[in-house]
Amino acid sequence: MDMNYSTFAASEQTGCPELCEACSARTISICKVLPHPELRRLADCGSVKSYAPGEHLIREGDASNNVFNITDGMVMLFRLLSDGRRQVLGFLLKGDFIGLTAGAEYDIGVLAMTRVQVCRFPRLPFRRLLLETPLLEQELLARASDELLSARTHLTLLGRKTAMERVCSFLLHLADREARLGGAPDLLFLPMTRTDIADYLGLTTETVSRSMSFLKRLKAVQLLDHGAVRILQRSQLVSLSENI
Amino acid sequence: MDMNYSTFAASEQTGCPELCEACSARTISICKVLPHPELRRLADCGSVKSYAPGEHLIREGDASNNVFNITDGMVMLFRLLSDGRRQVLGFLLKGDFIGLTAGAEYDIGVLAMTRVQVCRFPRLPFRRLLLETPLLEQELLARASDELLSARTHLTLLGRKTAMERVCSFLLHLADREARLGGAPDLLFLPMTRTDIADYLGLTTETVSRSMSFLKRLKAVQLLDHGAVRILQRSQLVSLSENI
DNA sequence: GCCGCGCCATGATCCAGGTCAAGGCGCCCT
DNA sequence: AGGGCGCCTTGACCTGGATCATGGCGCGGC
Repeated sequence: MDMNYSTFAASEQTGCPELCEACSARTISICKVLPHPELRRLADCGSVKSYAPGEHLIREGDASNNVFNITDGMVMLFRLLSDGRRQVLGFLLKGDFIGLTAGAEYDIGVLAMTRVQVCRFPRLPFRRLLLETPLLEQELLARASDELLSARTHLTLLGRKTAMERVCSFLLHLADREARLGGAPDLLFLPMTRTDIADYLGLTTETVSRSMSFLKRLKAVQLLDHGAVRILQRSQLVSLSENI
Repeated sequence: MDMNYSTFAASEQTGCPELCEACSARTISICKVLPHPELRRLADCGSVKSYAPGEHLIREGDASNNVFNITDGMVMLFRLLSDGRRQVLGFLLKGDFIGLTAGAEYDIGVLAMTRVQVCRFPRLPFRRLLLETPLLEQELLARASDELLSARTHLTLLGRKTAMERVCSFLLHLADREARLGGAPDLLFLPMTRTDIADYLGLTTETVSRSMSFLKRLKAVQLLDHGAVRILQRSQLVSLSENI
């Protein structure tokens, strides 16, 4: 499907060959909405960069000089309160953008969970391209909408669900995303720690751990090595998640 | 400042005369970014509608046929879980858009808190105009970014703050918005009930009530008739809010 | 004017989930 | 191979906020 572009990408070392592939991994693909010349211009203004697990892509308060597109790995978005309490806002994967919606400074921190590769665009050329490419702008508006939708679902989880419901919703959310990306929807790799999950769900490590153990006792999930989880009975998770 | 447009508005009964005024109430104004011909086209495809307090503008699941711009009053956005638990997502005022980011169906409910007047745009012409007006699209992307930012702040509040911190953050948030809209920043009218506030803050009515009483005892606020609140010691609220 | 209803406040009690503490397991480093 | 460290799990106990119960106040209807 992306043959023309692949050819171009192969000959373009300073650009971002992974961009197109990464984007096509998403349901709404940039490749599908952008004609090749625009896509080429987009790739031309980007450069590849990679990060080790635990490395910060962005610290809250940094000048927002770049827009990132993840081409491989998983990152975590988070906010800190001044006393160190942390709220994890989400986990992003291949194809997702970071920093689209920032003002002059990034308002969140971004941390690599795995080895991460990104395509990095300087903000100014990116914005210029945006103004000249309504289709790209429309696509990014659609992605901002997706993010808003997911933030609202997350809000409902934090404001109104019990610990058990939160954990089940979390597992189902990961499974759904895995399925959308074309992976096995019942086998989840969790590169984040229990503490990261707790900070995402507004709970403590102990509560997350107890909830997982409970699901294990129910034989609804199986806990594998390296934090991986196999979902054995999706229906049971659904009924425990008060899904919306 | 908007004299030219006002003249036009007065002669245009089927359009949306309040649009420009409403938008200019926001920090980033549509009037400032849109040349008059585009603004006129926007107004031309809209129609005025008004709602009584307690009336639904949108029910979750409705076909998303319209985009709304609030020209007067306050609305509440919310989500319901299947057992009736409710999460209030926000309170919107004059100048705010509703339904920009919806898919085929609205994913949230919208309820009028006061008498509300809106300018309603059928989605299709609105989208068509959008594609032809990059400046408008850019403005809407900026607004989606604002919404995302505020959703993230709300997430942090729900996931990691105590009841007292939530209530203080809420009051300060309203005060800041009031100040930005040009009102008195220490006098808040709260058209929503304690239950609405509780559902916004992830608490119960009783806890909200107790927290307010505590602030009253501290002489940090004064509770007036009709749910109005006067902020007496902003600094005290700030120190109790663990503000981010 | 009085009644009823919705909203708010506040006291008494309860409990989900937080806190504190201890131990296990895997992995890296020397 | 052994020791230390980070992460996870589990148990015991505690507490912030939920739940339950009661009463007051304001307002609209008759």
